[in-house]
This record gives sequence, structure tokens and C-alpha cells, in this order.
Amino acid sequence: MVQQEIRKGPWAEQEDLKLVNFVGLFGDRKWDFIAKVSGLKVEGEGLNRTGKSCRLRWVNYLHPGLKRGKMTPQEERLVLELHQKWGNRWSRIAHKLPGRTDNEIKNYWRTFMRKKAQEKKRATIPSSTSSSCISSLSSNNHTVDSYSPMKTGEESFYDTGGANMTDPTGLMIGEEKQGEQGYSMDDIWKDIDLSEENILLPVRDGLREEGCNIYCPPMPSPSWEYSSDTIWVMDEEKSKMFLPTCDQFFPSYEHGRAFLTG
DNA sequence: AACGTCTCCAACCGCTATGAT
DNA sequence: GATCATAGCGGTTGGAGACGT
Repeated sequence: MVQQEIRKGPWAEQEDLKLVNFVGLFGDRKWDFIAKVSGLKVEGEGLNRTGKSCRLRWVNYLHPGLKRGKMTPQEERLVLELHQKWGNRWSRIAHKLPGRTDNEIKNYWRTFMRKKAQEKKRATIPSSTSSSCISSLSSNNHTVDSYSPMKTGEESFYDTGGANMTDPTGLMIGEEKQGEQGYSMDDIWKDIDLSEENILLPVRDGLREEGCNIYCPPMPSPSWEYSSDTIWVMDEEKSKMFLPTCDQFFPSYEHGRAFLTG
């Protein structure tokens, strides 16, 4: 067995194609198996990636059900509401946003809170000094990092926590955290409503779940449910890219799952 | 046009949860 | 029940492109 060096970093198109093929053959559960099998030096077909890396690439980028592009106002609102409720449970939140990944939501939230922080700074600090303040806040590319609890021992400012994030009883204790952070949900909604000039559709007429007023679009969750009505939407380019393998991929994909699950 | 800064996003790392033996 | 292997999650980082001066 020839063990090749594990690759890291950005994925090449060829790697993506190979991964799609392997997932088609073996399903999207046995990542270590896929990594091992694909790592074999068979006719130069090896991926030489870790199982974790393969899974991440599939889940965050290659999965056909993924939406691309900016979050819609509805999605943004939903993220904020769910984050208010659940805290940094990105995966859980992602399950309520079909086509969005936990990574995407996490990144969105991070960006959102950073903007909020900057806006607040601008609002509280006179304009004459705001620039220096902001620049000091973002002394490097990762403004948030200086607030990271990992480094400072303080709570990350973009972590509002959720009702059951810090309280195992599930009691609502988020308000206190909001106070620390300085942004209540009302503030956030106000800002959003202002910035969007009421382009938001009413969201409270939608489905409700778990007793909260959360709109859940009636879309099949690509989160990873492979029902027959799953939306297999891909960029046109990607679709073309995968075309040569699709014929074998999609039938064999289901076949592969059946094979694995018995 | 050149440079510096900012934003976004893909990917990695470390830890935890879960299932198999 | 203990142990191990694997999958999954959340936090963090690095780089590319956008943007401003």
C-alpha cells in the first residue's frame, strides 16, 4: 500500500470531481473510508485528503443542494432569530435554512456582528476619533479575533448565546447577554428594517416550530436528506463540469447508499 | 496605477458525540 | 461498561478579491 502525503489547502477541480465520484460510489457517510480508498495510488486517482477534509468539502461546497450567493433578508432574519434562541449552534441553525451550511451561517453571523460593532463604535465615539478607534479595533484582518474568549478570557462579542446555550434548563437567559453586548433583537430588527426599507416579506405567517415564531420555508431540507424531491441545484458551470460523471454518479449514488445501508 | 485596508469565504484544527466492538 | 474509531461541530485562520485613498 502506498501512503501518499496528505494534501491540504484549496481543492482543485480535479479533486472535486474525484470526490463527487467517490461519494457517488460510497455515499456521504464513510468519509474515512472514502479517504482511505481514494488515497490508494490507483491509476493516479488518489485524493490524498483526510476524511474530515473530504467531508467538509462535500458538505460546504460540493453538495448539490447548496444555495449559492447572498443570504436573503428572510434567511438573515431567520438566522438572527435562531441564534437568539439557540446561540452558536450553527449546525442546528443551518438545518432550518435549506441549502445553507453551518459554515456559511457562522461566517454571516461573524460579519454581521463585526458590522454591528463598528457601527456602535461610530455611534458612541465622536467622528474625529472614530477612525483611529476603528483601526485599532481592526488592527489586523480579523477584528473579531482580538475579542476571542480563547485569547482574552472574555466572551466573544459576537456570541450572544442562546436560551439553551448557557442554561441547561432551557430558561431564557439571553437577555442578560444582550445587555452585555449592547444589541437587543429589537435593535437588530430595527437596523435591518431601516436598511432594507421594508423590503422584507412578512415572515410570521409561516410555519411555526417548537413554539417559536420562526418561519420555515417549505423547502426540502438538503440538510442532508436525500429524498427523491431533494433539489439538486448546481451552478451551470459545475453541472457541466460534473456531467461526464453524472450518469454514473446519480444512479450509483443511490445505489451506493443502498449498498452501504443494506 | 499603486498601495493599504477591509470583507468574505474556504479550509483547518481541536474537541465532543456517537456508534461499534 | 470500557475502549477505540469515526463523524460532526464550533472556533479560528489565511488568502483572494473588493474597495478606498
